[in-house]
Amino acid sequence: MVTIKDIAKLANVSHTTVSRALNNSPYIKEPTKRRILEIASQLNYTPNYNAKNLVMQKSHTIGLFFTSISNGTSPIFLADTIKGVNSVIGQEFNLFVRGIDDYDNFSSINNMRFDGIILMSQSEVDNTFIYHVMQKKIPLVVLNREIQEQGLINLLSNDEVGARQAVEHLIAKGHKDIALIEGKKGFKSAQARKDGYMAALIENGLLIHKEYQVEGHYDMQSGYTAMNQLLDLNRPPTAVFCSNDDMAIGAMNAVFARGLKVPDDVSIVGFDDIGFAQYTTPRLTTVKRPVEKISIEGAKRLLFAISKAPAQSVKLYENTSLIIRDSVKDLKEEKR
Amino acid sequence: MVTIKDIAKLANVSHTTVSRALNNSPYIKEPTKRRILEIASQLNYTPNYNAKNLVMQKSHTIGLFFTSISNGTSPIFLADTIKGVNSVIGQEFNLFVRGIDDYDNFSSINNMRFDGIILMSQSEVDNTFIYHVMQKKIPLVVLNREIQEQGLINLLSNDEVGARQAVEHLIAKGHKDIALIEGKKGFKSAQARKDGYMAALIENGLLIHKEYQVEGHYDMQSGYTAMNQLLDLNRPPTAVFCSNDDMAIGAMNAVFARGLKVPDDVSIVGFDDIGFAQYTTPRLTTVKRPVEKISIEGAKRLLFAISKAPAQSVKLYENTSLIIRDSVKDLKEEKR
DNA sequence: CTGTTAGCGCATTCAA
DNA sequence: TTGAATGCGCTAACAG
Repeated sequence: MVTIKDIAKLANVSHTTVSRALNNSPYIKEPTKRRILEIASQLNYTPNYNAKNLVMQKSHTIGLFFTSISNGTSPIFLADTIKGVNSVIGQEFNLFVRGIDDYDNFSSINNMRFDGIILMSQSEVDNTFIYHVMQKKIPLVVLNREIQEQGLINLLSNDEVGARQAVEHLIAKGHKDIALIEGKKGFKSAQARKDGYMAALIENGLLIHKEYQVEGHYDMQSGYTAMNQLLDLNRPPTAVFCSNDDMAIGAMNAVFARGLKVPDDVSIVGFDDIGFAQYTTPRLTTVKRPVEKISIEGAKRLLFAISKAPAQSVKLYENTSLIIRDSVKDLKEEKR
Repeated sequence: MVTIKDIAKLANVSHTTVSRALNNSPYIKEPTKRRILEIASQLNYTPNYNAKNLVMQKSHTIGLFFTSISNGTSPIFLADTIKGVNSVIGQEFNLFVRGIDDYDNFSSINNMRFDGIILMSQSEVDNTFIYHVMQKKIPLVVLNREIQEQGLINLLSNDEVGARQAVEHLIAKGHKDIALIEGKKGFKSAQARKDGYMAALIENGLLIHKEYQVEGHYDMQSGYTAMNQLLDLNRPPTAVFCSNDDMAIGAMNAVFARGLKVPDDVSIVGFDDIGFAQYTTPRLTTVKRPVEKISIEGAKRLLFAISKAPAQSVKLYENTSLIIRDSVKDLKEEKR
């Protein structure tokens, strides 16, 4: 490994001067600087970040954390987030990706190791992690889940509104018996989407049936099971709002398995707009969530907080958008 | 930040002794060690890894690289790989994730920063990266693409055999006019699957039609386009082998869009066995690739290479498996 | 503008 | 078994 001392020797200067040249300090003459830089590049010098970080009390790394990498996080969600963050941070930063549940204690999460942390939060169990990070004074961006705490940047997708719009869309199409397949218990997103569903029903004066709200776990299998449960009812719903697309697809297949049709017999709406939603048969009407957008925005703000401003409280909602495709039937049209 | 010196003061010993206690050296009396450890935990001490790494010439980070994070890598592929690696490496390691195309030069990729590197390689353009890493003597595991070089660990999925089996399955069902929708140009996997397709045709004495081999890019849209191209032929194929599931699903929809049916009018086989393959209508027959398995095995071997043995040459193939579902028609059955 | 000196937090000689 | 001294590679304060 070539160090600044090696360069210093060849350039006949002190290693301090080399350091200055490398960090383009103003206190150096242009010619000497050029000479040093030339030697450095010829020697193929790369700084030792461990040494640099040690003295500068920095780490040059951004930590991207999920509630869990392997549990309940859909591949698309994971990928979109990483893509978003990755596209923003430059070469000079390390990007570390891990699940909170990979740690049994957070002692290794400190400001020596992380210049900043982005948390894609999916559950309240993340709170102890959040407190830990804040207490360590590490700049923090929390994505996807609302945090009341001050002193952090909080970027959210407006799931409740999105869910409400989806259900209102069903109502507008003449549906009255609208069921809900819920998301994974304990996930804030599950609650938000349920809230939106309820709000739409209530505001439109529709009855709320307990048996129309069935449990799900955000995976296809649970959507399949839940839909079967709904179809077994004496009075099955005419439309089902699924808390994510994976479950919507599972639900669709449960319908097909009984020889029924979507949307003729049951209308279905999903949530997320995963890539496949437009390739199901029929194409799935769903709510698009701005995951990548949020990740990008979050990364940008974190970088800014690290380099320029001290941590400030920010809360920002990015809107979802209803993507209307073919999985919802217009009951009004039928009556004509 | 509390350092070993702080502990030393409180324990009335030298910082050297503290260091020994923390790293359970044999040269320390059990009682003193216990006392020091007690104080350390009360002070909530965590080692400064920058300092530790600096003196030990280590980094405690594993680099997981993709050819590209944002380009041509499917979400499931990305997620499965990360999940696999993540599940193996312990808390004491950082998991660094980036795309090779995020770098315009590799000067920052050195053994100070990475204890070891796992590359999920998807294209020959990765070769310069591989050479760089090997030249820097960083323990390296290359996944997914065959590398001739000595001195690295190379874990592969046997795509060619998998593709051959898939096509042989079609042939066994009586198909003779079998088309291929190819993968992204330049990706080794695309070539391997094509080779398997060709091998199956040749070994079974079937004719090879140039117009039965159409280009694709591993995404659904290109599968859709390619299938349309095939259906426009004077003599359309009775079966199509798609180089991945995304394209297979796109292809299916192209068939549907013409009012035709799968598998009645066209049989389709995919590759990858992504989660949705079992929820398409009809359920997709496909080849399951051991992505997560390879990632897990790769991570284990890398960890071993880092801690125990010096880098040795290993090449290992994990088998794919044909998952038979409902998207292939048995032409022989029809004849009866 | 440049060099000398010191020190970041830690592991590792060498003596005791 | 313990401690004093040294250095990993780098930046920063200070003096010139």
